[in-house]
Amino acid sequence: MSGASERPLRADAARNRARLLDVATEVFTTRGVGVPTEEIARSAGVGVGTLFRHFPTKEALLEAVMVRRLEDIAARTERLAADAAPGEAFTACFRLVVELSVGKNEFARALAAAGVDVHASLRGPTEQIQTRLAELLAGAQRTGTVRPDLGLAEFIALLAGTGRALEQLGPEPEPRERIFQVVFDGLRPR
Amino acid sequence: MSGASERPLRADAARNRARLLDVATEVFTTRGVGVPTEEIARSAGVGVGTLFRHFPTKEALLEAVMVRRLEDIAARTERLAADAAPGEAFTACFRLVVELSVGKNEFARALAAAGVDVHASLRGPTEQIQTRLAELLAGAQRTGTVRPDLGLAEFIALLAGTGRALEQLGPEPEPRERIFQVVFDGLRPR
Amino acid sequence: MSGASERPLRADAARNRARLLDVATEVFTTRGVGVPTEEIARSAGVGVGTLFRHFPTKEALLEAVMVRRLEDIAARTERLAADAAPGEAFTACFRLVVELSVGKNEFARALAAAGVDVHASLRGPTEQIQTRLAELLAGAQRTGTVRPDLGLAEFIALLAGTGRALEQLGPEPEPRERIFQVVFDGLRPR
Amino acid sequence: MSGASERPLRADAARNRARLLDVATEVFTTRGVGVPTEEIARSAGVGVGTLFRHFPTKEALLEAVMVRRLEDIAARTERLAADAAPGEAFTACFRLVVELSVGKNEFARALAAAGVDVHASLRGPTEQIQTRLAELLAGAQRTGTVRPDLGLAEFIALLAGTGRALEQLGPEPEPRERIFQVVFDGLRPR
DNA sequence: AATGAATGAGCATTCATTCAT
DNA sequence: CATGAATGAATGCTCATTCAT
Repeated sequence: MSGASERPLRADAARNRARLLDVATEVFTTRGVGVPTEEIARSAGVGVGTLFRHFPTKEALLEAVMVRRLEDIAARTERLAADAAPGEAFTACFRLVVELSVGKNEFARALAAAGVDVHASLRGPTEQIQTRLAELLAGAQRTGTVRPDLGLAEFIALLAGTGRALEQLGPEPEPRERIFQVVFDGLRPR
Repeated sequence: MSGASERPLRADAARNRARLLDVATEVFTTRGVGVPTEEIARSAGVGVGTLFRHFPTKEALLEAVMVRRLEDIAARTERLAADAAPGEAFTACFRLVVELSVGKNEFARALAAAGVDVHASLRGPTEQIQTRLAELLAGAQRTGTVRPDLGLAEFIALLAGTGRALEQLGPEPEPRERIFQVVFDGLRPR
Repeated sequence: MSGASERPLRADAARNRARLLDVATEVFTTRGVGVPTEEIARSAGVGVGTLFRHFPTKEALLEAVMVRRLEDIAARTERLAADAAPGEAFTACFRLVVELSVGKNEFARALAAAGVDVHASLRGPTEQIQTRLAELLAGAQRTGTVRPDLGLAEFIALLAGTGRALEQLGPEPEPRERIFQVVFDGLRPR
Repeated sequence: MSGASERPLRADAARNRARLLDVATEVFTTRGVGVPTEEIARSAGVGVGTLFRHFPTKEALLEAVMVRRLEDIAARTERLAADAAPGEAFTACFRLVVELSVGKNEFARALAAAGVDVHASLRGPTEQIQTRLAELLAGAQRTGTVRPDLGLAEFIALLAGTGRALEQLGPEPEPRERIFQVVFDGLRPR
């Protein structure tokens, strides 16, 4: 499920790694990827050396943050899809993915800028999510909840776009809800 | 209605300034704001000194790029709104603003990170656009083209979100068009 | 009486810091404050990064150099004043301060140009020295070694001036000594 | 429109040159030699190009400022020496040279840092002044106003030092006068 | 001749990464 | 293993000087 078989990792090392990931997630999301590694290390209560022992590169840290996020999304999506009727599942997952994606774009781009096969470790969770989303979409289209002409790519684009729209809004729930209403209405078969 | 009385600016200086803006727009949009000033200058065929003569700060360059974009959007929106019936005008402007906004977010954020009254020069065009959008929205709601419960803030958020969705997609027109269809359908009164 | 509780500072870090201060003192004194930081770092056998780790700003380095000088002067003055009779003490301290002040003006000015509360860290040692000098002056005036109409400000101005006179001269001792004779003679009560 | 002569142009150029020298003197004295050439030009009401037409180098401008100062000192010294009795002349010239030297050190050093035979154009006026000072010193020593063991070099060093002492002081006349008293008393034979 | 735009070497400073402690 | 000092390439910006207008 999660990782495969790395060294058992001593208890404190594991704790450090987790703390670093937490802090990095928070910091990258709220202040962007430009924050110095040293500051991330300090916020996590460790030295830079420790950070670089766990993540050989800043980019690797970025990647690890994304992987964890994607895995989280994948797991939750899975669970949700298992627990709900197809129509319900679609909107529930849509909301879930959107909410969890907010702030992701910022460093998805940073990762992409690094070039080649960075995606290596992202590919797994990404495909997992996409597969799940494809199933959801197909189910929703079969049951007539979603217009049949919508492809997977557009579905995903809409997820990203909806997330972006929410970022633009403040924290009050009504406007956010209205965005969802517009999108869900628009998704219904004519 | 744009600017009033800047320096006359020698012919070659004006050309350099324009080239710098063009190059910066292109480069910031495609590769992000991290691109070195020196490279922008070189791409524009001038020395760094020239860049800094025209824009005293990298941030000032960023700002100038945004201002030009916003002014362009404002002008085009104005023209479009004048030439079309309210219903038509709404969708036409929506499409226009979305297409012209693609890639803008990236450095809007960079600018925002700079702090205080950066917005000074952006405020004018921004308010102009918002006013126009507010009128468009009101008109479309009056003629029954758009659901009446949608506020200006949500409208703008949807513009941003739709732009983001398009960024996610490739250049083929059909998927892009489908995004617009979903949003426009969703915007219609129940 | 010097510092109280700075970080323990690792052995090599302390050595680097000291070397940087030594080199900077030498270089600022002989070649002025315009010398590039990079060169100072290289002369001290460290990278620029190390220099900036110890002194976050070139100006901070300047300040640290001055502080060390002033503290040195303060300490030596103190010792001298404790070990000598009032009359002796005055001339001895005068000579001492003058000799140690040579070359100081150059970057005192550079520091002053930086603005507001630069003096923060200089104020302590400066006031210490001034207090000591005030006592010396008072003592010498009480014992009739120095004309009673001389204020502290003029005393200090004379110290600076005598230092400047010595700078003008070569290293041969006789002319330098004659400068002292003129000043000391001039300082005696009519 | 010209026709007859190049005189008007020369007058113009001469005025520019004079203005530049005035502004440069003021600016170098009060704010140091680090002030950008462009600012000097602007303050003088001309473009940078004009500045560099008159003075091919910033250093050349510095030199010209110094030359003018030295020539002024030389001329005034000459006049003073001719108009006064030897004893009077000495102190009068001493005061004069000191007052006119204030602020000179700052860029004398900058010039010296440039290296080679920069002094070329300074040598003339410098020697002129030194000759005059030598005569003054000799006269004062002959008439018993000044201790006979003082050499020319020490005399000059004292001039520089006294200037430095005055720089340290504020503008109130009494403390400044006291400095002169100390020096003059010190200069008297035993 | 005057102007000021253009140039680019030079400088202070930052930050990802390495390595001695 | 953790630490944080050291490193140095890279970046934004300045300013003396040149050159087209």
